[in-house]
Amino acid sequence: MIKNDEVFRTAYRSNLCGLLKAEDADKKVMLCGWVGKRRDHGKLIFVDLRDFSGVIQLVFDPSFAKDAYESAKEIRTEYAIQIEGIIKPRSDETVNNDIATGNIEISVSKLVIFNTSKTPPFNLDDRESIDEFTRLRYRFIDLRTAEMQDNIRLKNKIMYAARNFLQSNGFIEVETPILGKSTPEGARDFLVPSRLNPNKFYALPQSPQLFKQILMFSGFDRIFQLARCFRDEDLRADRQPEFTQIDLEMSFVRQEDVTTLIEMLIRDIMKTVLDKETEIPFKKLTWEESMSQYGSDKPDTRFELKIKDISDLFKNSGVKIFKDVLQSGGVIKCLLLENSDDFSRKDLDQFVETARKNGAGGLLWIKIDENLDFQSPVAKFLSEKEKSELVSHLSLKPKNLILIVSDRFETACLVLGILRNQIGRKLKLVNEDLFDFLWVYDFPLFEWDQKEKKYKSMHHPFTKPSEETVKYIDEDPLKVKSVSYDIILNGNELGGGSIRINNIDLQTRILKLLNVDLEKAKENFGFFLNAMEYGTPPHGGIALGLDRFAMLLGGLKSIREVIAFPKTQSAFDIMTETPSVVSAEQLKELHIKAVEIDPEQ
RNA sequence: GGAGCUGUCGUCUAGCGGUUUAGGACACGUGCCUGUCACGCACGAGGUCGCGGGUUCGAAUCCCGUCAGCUCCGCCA
Repeated sequence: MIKNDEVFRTAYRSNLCGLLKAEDADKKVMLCGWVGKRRDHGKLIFVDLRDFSGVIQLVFDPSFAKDAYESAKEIRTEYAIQIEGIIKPRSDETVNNDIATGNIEISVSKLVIFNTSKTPPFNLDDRESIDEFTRLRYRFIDLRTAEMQDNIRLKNKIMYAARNFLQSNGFIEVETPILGKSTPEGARDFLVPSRLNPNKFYALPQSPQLFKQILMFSGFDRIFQLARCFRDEDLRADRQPEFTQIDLEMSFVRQEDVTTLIEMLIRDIMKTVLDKETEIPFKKLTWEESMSQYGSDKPDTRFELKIKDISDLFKNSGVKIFKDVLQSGGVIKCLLLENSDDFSRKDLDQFVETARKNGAGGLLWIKIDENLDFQSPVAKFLSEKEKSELVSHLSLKPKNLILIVSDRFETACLVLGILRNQIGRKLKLVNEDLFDFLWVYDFPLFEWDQKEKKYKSMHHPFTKPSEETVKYIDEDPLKVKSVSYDIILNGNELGGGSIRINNIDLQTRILKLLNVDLEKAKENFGFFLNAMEYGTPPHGGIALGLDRFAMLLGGLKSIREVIAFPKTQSAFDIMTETPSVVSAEQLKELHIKAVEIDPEQ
């Protein structure tokens, strides 16, 4: 991290605590920081002084400086202090190899207490064991811990590397409105009432999407933002209502131009932040490959264990469920596991349960014994031919275990994908030290929304259909593929982007298909459709989730660990107690009337 | 909207129907201590057992509700 403390020299201090070296012995220094532990030996007091750079041991000795020693009796944990003193090498038997500055200490000649501190609500050295609620309530203390300092600084390094890389690749940073217009489709908006425009509302941006595109229309060629985005949806460990994207847009580009640039950006970030080499180009999977082989559109490819299709082996099967599924256009898919001893009967029951919970009718398992005989609830229904074909097709060996799901393509893949991840974790197939980047591309342009009975954009409504499949747009929209791409890191969706539509006719057709009322569309984002009629270049872009990226690079479990002031699962900030009620005057000025909450609701 | 887990001094926790006046450790306070670095020693203070209701002779403990935190499903173009 910080190698040179020169820039940190101020009227109050000459050096940083963590950077002091034995070579500087006998030098006089002024240091500032917080009191860690104080160890009072009666006639000798040791104090750990901490700033963001590290810790140094202070020694207060009455025979060296009486006044400083007397005041040192007063100081307590987390007092903010300043000291003057001499750097001393420690004698061999008192060296502490556990800290970076353990071979030296400061003989203190003068102590100034900037500010006392209440007893801190928890021990800063023991952050891991403290309840997150307490840490969030006292976030200002939590942020003092080495862990949070590291996390926030790690994220800063990514931001710095990204800005640096993008600037030197011709991108400029352009701000776009935070007070924007409610967007078509997508997540719920956070609304902001307008005092000057009664009964009208701004929306906080879910992303700067339309502005990014318009800046392309306007000829800026390449722009980026570290964009704050706001979505009023339920939270998860990797989802906050406000988050940051490394968001960029480029003109006159095709898919490969964007993905290649992102590969270089990521390689650069990995090198700057973690000093790790990253091989490019990244692996690529089409959406269909990803779904059928890994049962997910964000597969964890750190371990193999692919899903296999065995539909063909059961074309003429006497097993009723297989026959029925195949007849109705479904598939039979399986996971082949090396050693059935890894799984108890209870595990198998659990697998069946998981399959049912996720929409499959069930799950069949087959254990292969020493003689390549089948042990399974379905064994007696399988013909000898089917058994031998299974053995040869899957190259079955004794002790193998097969988990079979026969269902609709999506359901079978989804269920086996979930099991694949569970089993990967259980058998520790995942190499946790790996950073495994992967592109998933060739997504369907639309998906069918079962609840609302209409087509929905899989990415967003401005995504360009692929040239090869755009012809299906009227006869079979679900066959249309989009020019879009997701970047996956260790089974997490790190980001996604697309080449955008730059033709008003096509854009209008897509909106029609999405059942967007054209009048309403014009009301909502007519400015955008209008702009599209004035010479729009081919363009595209991508957004990477900065918080997620930082979380993954830091090996952390939640993005709250890389956000200085995050919100809880109910979108509440415990420290500031936000959101909160506002005064009647404020509401009146905004022409808003609060409605009593019905306790029955 | 739904499912699961959790809630006991400041913090981490023990206790899970009656030896409880709720125990311990750390932190905190007072005193002692010249080489500690998880300093040590002695003494001390500190608890609406998340909240409300119920069962019971008796509830931190069992039941119901509720609130909060976390994880997940739905949701997140």
